[in-house]
Amino acid sequence: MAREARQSLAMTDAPLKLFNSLTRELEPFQPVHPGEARVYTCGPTVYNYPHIGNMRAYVFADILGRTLSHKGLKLTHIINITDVGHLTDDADEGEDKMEKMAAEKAQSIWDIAKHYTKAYWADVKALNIREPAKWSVATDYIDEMLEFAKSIADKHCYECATGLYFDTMTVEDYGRLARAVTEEGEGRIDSVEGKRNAADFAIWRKTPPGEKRQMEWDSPWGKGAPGWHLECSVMGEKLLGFPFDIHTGGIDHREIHHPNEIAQNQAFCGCGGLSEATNSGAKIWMHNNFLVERSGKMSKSSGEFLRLQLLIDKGYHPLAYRMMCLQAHYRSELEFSWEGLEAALTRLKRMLIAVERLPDAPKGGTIDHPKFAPALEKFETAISDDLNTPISLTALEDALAVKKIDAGIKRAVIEKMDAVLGLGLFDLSRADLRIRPKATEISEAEIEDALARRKAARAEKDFATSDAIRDELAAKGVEVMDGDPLGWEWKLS
RNA sequence: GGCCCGAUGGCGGAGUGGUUACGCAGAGGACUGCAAAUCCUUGCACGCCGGUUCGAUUCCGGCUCGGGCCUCCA
Repeated sequence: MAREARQSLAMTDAPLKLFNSLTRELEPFQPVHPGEARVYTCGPTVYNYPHIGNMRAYVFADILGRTLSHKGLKLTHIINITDVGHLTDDADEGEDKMEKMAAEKAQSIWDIAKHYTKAYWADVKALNIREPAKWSVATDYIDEMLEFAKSIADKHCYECATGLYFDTMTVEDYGRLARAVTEEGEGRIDSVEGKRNAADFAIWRKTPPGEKRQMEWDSPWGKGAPGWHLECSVMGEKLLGFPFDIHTGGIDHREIHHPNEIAQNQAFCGCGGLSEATNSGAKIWMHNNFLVERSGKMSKSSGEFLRLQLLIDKGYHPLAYRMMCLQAHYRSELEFSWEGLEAALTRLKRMLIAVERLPDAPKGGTIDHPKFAPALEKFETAISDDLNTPISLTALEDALAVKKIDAGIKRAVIEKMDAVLGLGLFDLSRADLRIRPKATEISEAEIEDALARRKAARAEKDFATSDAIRDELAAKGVEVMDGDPLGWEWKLS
């Protein structure tokens, strides 16, 4: 008992502090429901493949979720899938992204959604991102969206030719999350005809007369589709209840999507008598910064963009990208480069080697050993300090470097840390990292054959021949490694 | 034009009012027939100008440069 108490104390005594975009301050995490954490993450609009920058948001949300679990909280995590309503233009003009892509590909919008949702899930899995409690799909919540809209329509909305609009002047302190929404600031957005304020946004978009959309529903305001911001308010409220603990998303959402969501939530809470009108739905709003790429914007409109599959095709294990993300703080911009990815891959490989060197040890051992106390404390302090993964990684490496220690204890410590970082150090072997680049010409059999011939030559001390074979292999991108401690004889470079 | 953010060694990236993480690359060593891989050790930095301070990379102001958003993005 005493020992258990001490151990659990050691792992949980650092109070979790998180940066709240709403206050722009670090705040201690205090669950709305004791012992629980309810988190909503803005998920993808499934009109195209996710690029690796998109995926940084989910790696971040995953680290947050894992940390909350690590702190002993019962986590309910929701990630939505947007399959309707997201326009190509946040100023309420332009087309629905889904409709547009469906038209371009000459496919049904539902097929488009299905295809890109699956692609997204594949990336999620490849990056060791834990499944949320639920993937909530926007079109499954149309009825609820209509109910929500009806409840706030009288007091906060007005109808014009193109749809039902939310009047941002009807809620207190609109745009406080963005801290930048002013009338002047909106000056370059061409106002939709009939909008009262530039910042007003669509709750319901009417299908233009004489047109038929692939996705449209009846509503008190005519046939049409919900506005993009509505879905997150509705699914957050339905699945987690207002207020829930944390709402996450990319930093771009801090400017428009989330302020609008907050405005809707305020209206809903005010109209429903749930709470004061300033209720923003979630207590803490968290935003991850962008992955940036030197040669251009990480932009989908630029045509070519970096997908996880491209990294894999080039021979990089997807978890190298996760490592790359973890090496930077989620609130910092992160610079992408192939060199950087290579560095992350090497780091991951060396960690795996250290783990593979651990003799088989039973799971579930104690972590209570003075040799690991500094690393554990460093880890706990770092991850509790607004999810400082760069330092947490060094704590993990500190633990891996502890010498002359029982393997079971070490294993338990590493498992504890990896449960948060999610690198899958015990599920992954170094051989898994050896991914064949798509462009590789040489076959496995050819490599094995060359290696066998070289081995024979070396046995006869015919080094001229063995070196020649090595050079041949090197010319084909195969690097030979003789004394590799774990018996890895070659790698593709 | 409006709003916001950043500037740390070759690259990436933490952090701090006084001894400046870490990873990758580099260097040296061990190992190796030689390399590679692995392991050990290790050199290298806080944009510029002022101010506050005993002391600033860290706080404040200005400047320069870079970036983001206001147009699709996580």
